[in-house]
Amino acid sequence: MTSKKATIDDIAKLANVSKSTVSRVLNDTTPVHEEKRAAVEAAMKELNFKPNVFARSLAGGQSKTIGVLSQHLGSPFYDTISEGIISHFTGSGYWPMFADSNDDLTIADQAVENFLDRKIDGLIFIGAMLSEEKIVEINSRVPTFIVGAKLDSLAKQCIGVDNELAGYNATKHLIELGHRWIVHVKGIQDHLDAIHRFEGYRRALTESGIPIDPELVCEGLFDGQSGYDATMDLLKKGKKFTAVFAANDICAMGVKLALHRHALTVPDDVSVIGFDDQDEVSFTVPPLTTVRQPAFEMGVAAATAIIGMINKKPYSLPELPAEVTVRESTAKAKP
Amino acid sequence: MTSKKATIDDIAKLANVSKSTVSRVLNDTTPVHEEKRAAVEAAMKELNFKPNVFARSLAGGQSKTIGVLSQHLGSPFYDTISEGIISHFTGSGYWPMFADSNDDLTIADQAVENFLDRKIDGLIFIGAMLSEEKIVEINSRVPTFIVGAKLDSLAKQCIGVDNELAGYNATKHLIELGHRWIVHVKGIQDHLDAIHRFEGYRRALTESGIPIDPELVCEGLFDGQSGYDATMDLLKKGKKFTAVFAANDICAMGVKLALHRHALTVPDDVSVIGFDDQDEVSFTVPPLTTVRQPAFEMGVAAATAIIGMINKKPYSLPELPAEVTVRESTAKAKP
DNA sequence: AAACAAACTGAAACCGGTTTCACTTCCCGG
DNA sequence: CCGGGAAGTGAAACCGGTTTCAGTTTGTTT
Repeated sequence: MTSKKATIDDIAKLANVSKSTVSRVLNDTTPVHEEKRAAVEAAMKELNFKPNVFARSLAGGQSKTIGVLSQHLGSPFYDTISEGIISHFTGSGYWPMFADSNDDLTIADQAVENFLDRKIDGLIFIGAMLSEEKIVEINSRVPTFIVGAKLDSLAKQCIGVDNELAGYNATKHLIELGHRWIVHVKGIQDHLDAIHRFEGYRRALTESGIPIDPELVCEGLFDGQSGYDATMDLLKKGKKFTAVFAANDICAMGVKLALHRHALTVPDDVSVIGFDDQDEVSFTVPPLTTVRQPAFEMGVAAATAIIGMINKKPYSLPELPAEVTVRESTAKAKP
Repeated sequence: MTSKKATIDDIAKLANVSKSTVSRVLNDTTPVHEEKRAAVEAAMKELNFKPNVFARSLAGGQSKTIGVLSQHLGSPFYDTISEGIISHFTGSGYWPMFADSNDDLTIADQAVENFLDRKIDGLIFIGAMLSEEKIVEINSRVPTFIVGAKLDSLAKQCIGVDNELAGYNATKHLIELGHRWIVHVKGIQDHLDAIHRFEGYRRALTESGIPIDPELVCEGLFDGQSGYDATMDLLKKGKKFTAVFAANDICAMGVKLALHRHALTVPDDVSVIGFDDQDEVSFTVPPLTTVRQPAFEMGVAAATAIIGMINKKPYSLPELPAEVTVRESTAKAKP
């Protein structure tokens, strides 16, 4: 039975102070006498007062809105990050506003401008699609946080796994099982994560004294089809390999299907490891060994951090390691 | 080099009219002399004027914001709908604001209140988690559209596939292949989609004169684990069946894994059909036969419709059939 | 005890639009 | 040629907050 929305004037009248004072207790900008503060707070409670976001923002205050620019909604990994972000904002007073750049630079630029027009209090990038300088510049205009990527110049405002190390561990897992002919199906060419995972692959092989065979390194696009095509190609050429490290899970599924087409069994004939640990892969046949990224937790951490930045409170970033989750798609290499 | 944001006063000055007139051409509320209208439009172009959303909304105009309440972000089906929505709003002047009820009624209620506080111009539900009366009531306060569900009382404001028919077709597909012992793993108990798919299953069997065996109807939760558990149960009991209709794709994957555990082959021993056609399933081993829902298109249609509703312009809803996509997880029943 | 900084406070201007109101023109039928 | 409704317009009030400005109290310093 909320007759009408209470305004700051209603509160002022009820608490017997001026609206200026109400505004002060609302924003904690200037000391207010304890007695009046209490009266105001009581009045706010009684009338169930919620300040009008628009009036507030118009007058120069916070908009309580956070822009979230996802590199590509529809990717399960990024989506899970979004879920983490949303879950943390729920009930925090802040609201996320999403945009999807769909891997397109122009759209990303435009989305940022739109966000700025809407006076967002903070901006979260899911994946860093813009150049580092550009992001630094944006950060000078509005508090910015990046999740799912690491920028050197904004190290305290990023959270993401160490993809090089994760790629290294994934490859190492295969090497320890005795594999020497290990394929890597890469992710999208210029994608930083893809590059780092590949570097990890190279380091693991090199450290173990296994030469890198360029023919075993395939181009890919982080999707099922490219994993499928790359594997089919290799198989048709009769190229020898006993294990595959795919740049992400869906790509690994493509790899597995291609192997199946050639009557090869996973993991008896060929071991396959993916990356991300999206929900579905624990139910593939056989369940996929993969590198788990704590996506949800990353989202929560990002949301926590941006609120900290906005209010100039200290915040801490958790350590979020990417761990190899061993299931049934990898096994000892046959002697 | 946009020195500062242009305001309506700047436009008024430049066009040599009052700000009232500028507002009029902006909103097309009152006739304005052609000459002045042109002058105003020229001035707006010259100064690259974009009205301040907050001032506008505060003064009672549109907020150009659409609330989108998803029943469960993180579900690939709903996510694809979101993508469709976002893609259509991009560049339309409207902006979507997302919330995730996470299948929780209280959160959903709260999210709606928050949306209303933020003066959204329209509201889109992805999946109908609230009761029909509740949604009708909300619709009386703000234009509302539902995607992924059908409400009788708001038929022109819903888009979604006919789940009963889709469930019927899925089951029919199995029957036509000669199957008579067909399992159905249901979705979440009170979920309308789940109920309708089950009804379709029943109708198909009944029409074909196949009695419904309650033991072949399993409870499920739209997830992989419940598909897995249900199948394991059946197998342990030694219950005879040659085909499974799972309420969605991930559930079907759980079913397949359980069959694999018992050394049963899909589709030679058991046929499996899923629902949704999420991206991954065309790369499972073997690729999954499923019912395709045109999720992206549904999102686009919803976004189009809500803008039409807000501006009281007529809009039309496309016909979006759910089609059985036959791949390799279903085959003729052995005689 | 005088002097001055810090704590508190309310009135009023301001943010950038929309809308009401009052008023002037213009056009048309009778 | 007159009356009346429609077209067209600007001034000013209003939306609900924040912030500046100008004081008034109070508490410390010398």
